[in-house]
Amino acid sequence: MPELPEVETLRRSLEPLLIGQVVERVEAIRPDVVRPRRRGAPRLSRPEPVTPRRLRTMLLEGCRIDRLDRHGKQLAIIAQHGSPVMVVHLGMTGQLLFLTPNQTPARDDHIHVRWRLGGAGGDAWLLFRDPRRFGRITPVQSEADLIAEEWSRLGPDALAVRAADLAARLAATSRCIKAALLDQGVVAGVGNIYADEALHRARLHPCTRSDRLERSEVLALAEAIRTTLRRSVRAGGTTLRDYVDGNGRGGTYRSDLRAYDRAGLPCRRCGRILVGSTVAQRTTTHCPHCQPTPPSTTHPHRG
DNA sequence: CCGGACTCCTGTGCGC
DNA sequence: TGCGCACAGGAGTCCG
Repeated sequence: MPELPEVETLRRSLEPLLIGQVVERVEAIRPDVVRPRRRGAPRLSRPEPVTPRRLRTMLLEGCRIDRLDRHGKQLAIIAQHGSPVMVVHLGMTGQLLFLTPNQTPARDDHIHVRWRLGGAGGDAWLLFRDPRRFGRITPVQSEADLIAEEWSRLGPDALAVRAADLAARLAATSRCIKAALLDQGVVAGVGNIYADEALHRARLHPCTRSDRLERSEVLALAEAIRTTLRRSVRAGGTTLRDYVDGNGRGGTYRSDLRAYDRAGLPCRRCGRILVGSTVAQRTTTHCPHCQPTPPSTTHPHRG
């Protein structure tokens, strides 16, 4: 759920609270949400066993937090030089929640990892909560590994994607444009909400073949992606049901949505009724007037 | 290699 | 009110 604007809002809300904090103790209540990436391992082999002590080290026990970085939907918690780096993927329902010493969480179910943070005035906590457990925490050895092994697999960050980069990547695939936008290797940070929003803003039908876009269309799309995401970040992201920032607060961009979740409602640009369908196995909404079907689409869409 | 389908989970909202 | 089903913001894996 959380897409780039929600993860960026989370990063901004947590960073001032976490910088300088020392992780005194880590409690991995459900260690299976921690998934080190295994390179070159046989696909069906079991994960390597990790001792509890080693696990806590990978989860920054004993480290002092330096800063929080983001690329696309991934959030990296970076401690002082020489420490491991923790990459958090929120999946559909993941949350990172910060609690001051006298705070209790709004809900205490589905909490999978707890970090006890040292500080004056008692202990603060950071919680990883995720009902559906599609979220993951991927520990990497260093900041260099974060860049080389995790973020190098991702496309450019969507908040600053350049038309030339987008054009090159879209030209390399015959998939429909919506499927391409959802592929984090093409551009990092766009999910189902902002794919529909950006395509509506750029007046592109979601089933347009990626490699058949005109130069001007890619230019409009890159612009639409940046503008949509920038505005959503300014609104603190989109809260549909679960998303909250590090302080438990939701975002307000939902009321600004033009396409997503508005099938059957009038287009805010032309007044025609928005059409719902399924594209790339995801619920999709577009305007039949502003986003007309192009001459060649990849596949007919259902709905 | 590529693209599409399936799968992993729990919670919610709807129709009957 | 209760039950069962469809569906949900993601993405890894498998198969044709």
